Amino acid sequence: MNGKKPAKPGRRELHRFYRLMHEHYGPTGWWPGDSPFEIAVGAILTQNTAWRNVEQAIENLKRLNALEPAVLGSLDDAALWEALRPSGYFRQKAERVRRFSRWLLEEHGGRMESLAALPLAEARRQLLSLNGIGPETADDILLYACEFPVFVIDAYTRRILARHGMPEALSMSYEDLRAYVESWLDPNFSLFREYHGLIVWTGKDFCRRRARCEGCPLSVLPRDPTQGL
DNA sequence: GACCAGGCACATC
DNA sequence: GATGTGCATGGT
Repeated sequence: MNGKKPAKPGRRELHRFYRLMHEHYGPTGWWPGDSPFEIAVGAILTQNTAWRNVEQAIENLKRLNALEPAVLGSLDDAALWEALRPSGYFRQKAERVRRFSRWLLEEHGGRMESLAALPLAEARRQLLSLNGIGPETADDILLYACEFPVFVIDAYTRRILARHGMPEALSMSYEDLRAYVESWLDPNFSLFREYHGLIVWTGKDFCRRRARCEGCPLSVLPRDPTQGL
């Protein structure tokens, strides 16, 4: 790390972040999941929760053959709570995944492809109208399950941008920050998917509260140590 | 035992 | 619009 103050990231810097992370990690293959529906359920379960804990809940659902809308939507509280317990907030999340499953059945015949066939703005509007699906969860679903070119903003994205020339990334609204990043990148869903995957991996390794920055693929860049985490 | 993790809805000011 | 709070488990 040299002493230069980082410039506010634009097109050049955002592409450099991507290149550095990709050189370090290679393709991440994120998001894991055997089906678009599984990805959508995982997006809800990972809200404010470590992915490790989500994996156990997903495994429990697989054992119940509940990773399809009709089954998941009709599980009773006791069964669903037990399955989701490892991922935390299990009462809330049970209600959220059940509501999502029933909605998908009623409005889209249980088919994620039907959601993906809508115009992006309409698909996003529908997801955001559901209780328990906010902007980040909606964009996870749109990008990873429906393959729309939306750039997902999460806590790691904010921390990384804050440390590299954009301290306001911590306080900007979700929509403003998403629009900012997207304005500098080609709307390519493969790029967005891999970019966010790389952010998640970098974030897990280097952007958690206790994490050290040594070895971070972005540590060759000028960095503001007072910003982010 | 405290602190933290890839949010979201709701109440209140 | 900004800020605070509840939701809950498992790892460090």
